[in-house]
Amino acid sequence: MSETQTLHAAFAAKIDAVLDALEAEAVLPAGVARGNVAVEPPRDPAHGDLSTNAAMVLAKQAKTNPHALAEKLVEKLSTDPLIEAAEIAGPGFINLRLDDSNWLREIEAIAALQGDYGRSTRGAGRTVNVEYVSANPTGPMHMGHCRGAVVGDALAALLEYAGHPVVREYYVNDAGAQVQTLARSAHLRYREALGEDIGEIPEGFYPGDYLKPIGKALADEFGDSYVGAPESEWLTIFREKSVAAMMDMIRADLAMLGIHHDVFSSEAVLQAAGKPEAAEAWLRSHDLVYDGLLEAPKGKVLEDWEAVELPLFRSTRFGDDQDRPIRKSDGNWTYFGADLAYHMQKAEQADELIDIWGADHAGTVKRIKAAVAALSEGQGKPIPFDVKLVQMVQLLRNGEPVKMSKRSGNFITIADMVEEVGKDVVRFTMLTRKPEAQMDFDFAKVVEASKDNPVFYVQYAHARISSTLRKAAAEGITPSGDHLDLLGVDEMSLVKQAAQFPRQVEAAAQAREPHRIAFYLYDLAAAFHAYWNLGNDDAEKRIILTDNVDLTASRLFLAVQVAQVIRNGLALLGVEAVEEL
RNA sequence: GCGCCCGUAGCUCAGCUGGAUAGAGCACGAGACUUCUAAUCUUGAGGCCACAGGUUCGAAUCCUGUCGGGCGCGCCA
Repeated sequence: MSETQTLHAAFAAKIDAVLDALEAEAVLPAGVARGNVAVEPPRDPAHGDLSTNAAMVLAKQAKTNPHALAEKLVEKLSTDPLIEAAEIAGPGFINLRLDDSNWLREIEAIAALQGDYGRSTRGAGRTVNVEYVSANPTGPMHMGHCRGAVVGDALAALLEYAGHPVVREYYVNDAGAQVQTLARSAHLRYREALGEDIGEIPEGFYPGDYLKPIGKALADEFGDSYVGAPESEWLTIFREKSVAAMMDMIRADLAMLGIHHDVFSSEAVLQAAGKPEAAEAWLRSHDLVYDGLLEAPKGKVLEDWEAVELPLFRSTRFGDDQDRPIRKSDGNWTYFGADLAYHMQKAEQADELIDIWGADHAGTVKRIKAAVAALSEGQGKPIPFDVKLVQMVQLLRNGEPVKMSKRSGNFITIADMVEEVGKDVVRFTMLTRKPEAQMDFDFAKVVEASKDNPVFYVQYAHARISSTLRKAAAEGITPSGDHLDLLGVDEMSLVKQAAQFPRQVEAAAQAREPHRIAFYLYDLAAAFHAYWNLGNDDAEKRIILTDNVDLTASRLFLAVQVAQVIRNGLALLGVEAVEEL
């Protein structure tokens, strides 16, 4: 067994073994379906450390009632020396209270594994490709990209920690009309850099000042040779140069958030390699692409609608409202046509795919899922594919919406945000809400130093531990695990909270919900703050007792492990733990 | 009109894929600093889990419908 088997998993295995035994005794039918058997900590700690619904779920199959079956289970579980008590409760729950030795060993496990405590092999080496951000390379990263970027990055880290090789990927849309507009806008700035008065930036061009340095660089490189030249001579080169510059800028913005991708896939390269043609050919050979008339969009009245014959993908076969064109009437690929080929390419290199999209792209989920489902059939293996939609963030300042106008490029960039409130605040705040719910981000509130602000609350717990260790060191006491048996019931409840971490990681990874880690850390911090304050009422419960070195060393040892778990959790969120506030 | 997401305490939100008496924070009431950081803790009050049906031992959670809010809906990206 791997060294990271969790306490929780170990007891789940014990219960499984008992069910095996009951099968052997024909109390349960052979091969009984156990899919719904759950082993988890009860909500109410008074009910014990672990609880299972096995008797309730299996009673019908065993042709008996839950209580009778529970008695058989309890009988066997009670003989385990690591189980202090097994009791039947409520409609047939079995509550287990674990022997304290389990928890003491868990403290030692944290100490031994350190940064790897909570890491698991559950992912079984299955490679997951996580595509996130993928903002168009036409300007700096702004707020609209931020949440998806943070959620995608935390999810990638979480999956990695749970045993998946992870590819962090960014799809660069460098082949469409928008990057042509970028090139033309850069050409304006190029002429400006050469001294021409270009006046107001016309409609249909990107107005932002961020293109000025690009214009300057182009002027430095090419002189005035493209000033009066026809577009055909400079469009491609200007496009490539400005996209490259935009991507440098985007990478720098992402780096401010601590985000780094492994792979940047270019749409232009994908097309040059003929990937969309290959996808089309395969789909046509399976009757999944046909030439047909594109229907007018439903529910909208369009006077100028003209049905045109186009190559259409049969996404209706997979639940979409209508079949979707993969090429435009000028023969070029639609965004969808190229994206389809792109997903095919990703699927060749990974076992599972996850896309993180903004909620404004929700309308295209069905067609891309349809496409991957179709490709799945072609590959002869299912390609698990998940699109996570990240809802909008509303920016506020003291409760007032922050105004943004796209015109004149006056929007809040990620760089602005990070400079104002800091990377850790941005990341943690974005992860304290489930991604599919809308959220407000109030610049004033997120920097508040109070328990209303989870970032500080968790950081404060870590800082308090650091400060305690400094104080103890000054008293000449260092943490030691030699006398952990001196620890009492208050310490046990803190350990129990810390020991939930591996299970939380697994559950969060399985559900693809990194925000669960943030909420868990808040709870762990609360448990520590509560433990700390016991010393306010009872001086004997203070961590540092200069007249009891062994107990103090043991409490410090525990505190060190709690800090370790906080660090491990924060690391998954990409937030740094601090030594002091 | 259609699709997707959301609706839980006065406010902001959790709720571990169907479990036991639905939980936190803010705000409100009452308490705890000669201290290892009171940036914290303890405690009280506060609920038709939007509404109506259904599924089953059991529903905030799953299904159907209604209402309310958000996002989206051309060969754009």
